[in-house]
Amino acid sequence: MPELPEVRIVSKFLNKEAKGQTITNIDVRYKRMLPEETKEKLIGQKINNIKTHGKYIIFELTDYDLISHLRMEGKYYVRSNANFNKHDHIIFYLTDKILTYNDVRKFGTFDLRDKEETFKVKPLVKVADEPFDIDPDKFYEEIKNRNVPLKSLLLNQHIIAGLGNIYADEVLFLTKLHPFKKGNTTTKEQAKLLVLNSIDVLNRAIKKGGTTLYSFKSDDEVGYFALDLLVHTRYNEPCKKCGTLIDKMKIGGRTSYYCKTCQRM
DNA sequence: CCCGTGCCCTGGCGGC
DNA sequence: TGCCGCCAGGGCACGG
Repeated sequence: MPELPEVRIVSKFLNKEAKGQTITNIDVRYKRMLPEETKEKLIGQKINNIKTHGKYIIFELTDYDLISHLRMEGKYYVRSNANFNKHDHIIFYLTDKILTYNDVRKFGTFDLRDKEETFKVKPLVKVADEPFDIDPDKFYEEIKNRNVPLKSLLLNQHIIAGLGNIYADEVLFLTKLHPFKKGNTTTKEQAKLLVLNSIDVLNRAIKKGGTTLYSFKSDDEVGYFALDLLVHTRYNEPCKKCGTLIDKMKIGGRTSYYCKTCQRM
C-alpha cells in the first residue's frame, strides 16, 4: 500500500510521463470512480504539473486541481497500446500516450477542485503537514490529550500526513514505544522523537525508492519498494534488536506488529 | 469534540 | 477440486 515515499515516486513518474500533455478524452470504465460531469470538465485540460501532499497526488490542470488517492492498490500505467487490464478503471487519453488508472480493490478516489478551493475543502482541508514540515511541539499538542493509541494517531492524516500501516509500525519500533500506548501518556520528548523517526523512516524509504525507481516491466509501471522492515509483517520472527518474537495486535482495525520487549507502554 | 464501528472492494488463502 | 468464509486496508460517515 503506497505511503508517502511511494506516492512521491508515482508523482515523479507522472511528471515524467504526463506533464505538459493535454487530456483529449477519458474512458471511465468504473462509473462510481469519476462522475460524468467531472469527466467533461477534465477533457481539454492540460496537465501543467503533478505534486503531492501526504498520500495525495495533485494534478495541476489548466483550470482545476485533480486530487488522486491510491488507497491500497491504485497504480498508474502508461499503456503503449490498447492492451488494457481488467482492473484499468479510468483511461486517460493524452496528447501522445495513454495513461491508465488501475486499482484491484477500487478503493482509490478522484476529486476535482477549483484551484483556490483545493486546500479549503475536503479531502485536503484537514490534512496535516508532512513530518518534514510539522512542528514537533504542535504535534505534541495534538496528541497529548488524546486517549487513543499512538498507532492510530500516527495513521491519522489530520494529525500527521504520510504514514501508513507499514511505516507507522517502523516508526513506533524505532521510538521504542508500544503501538497501544495512548497519546495522553506520551511525553513531549517522546512526541518529538516520533516526528524525528517519521522523517528518518520516510527519508530512507524515499532514498531506497530512488535507487529502485523505474524498475519498469513491459509496460511503463512504477515499481513499489520496501525498506528492510524491522517489525511490520514479521510476526513470530525474532526482533532484530533483542531476539524476542515479534507480536501483533489489532488496533483500530489495523494489524500492528511490535516487539513487546523493546517497545514500552 | 471525542472515539469506536462499519463500509467500500476483490484476490488470496485456509478449512472442509 | 471446489466452494465458502474471512481477511487485508485508508478514509470517512455515522452513532453513542
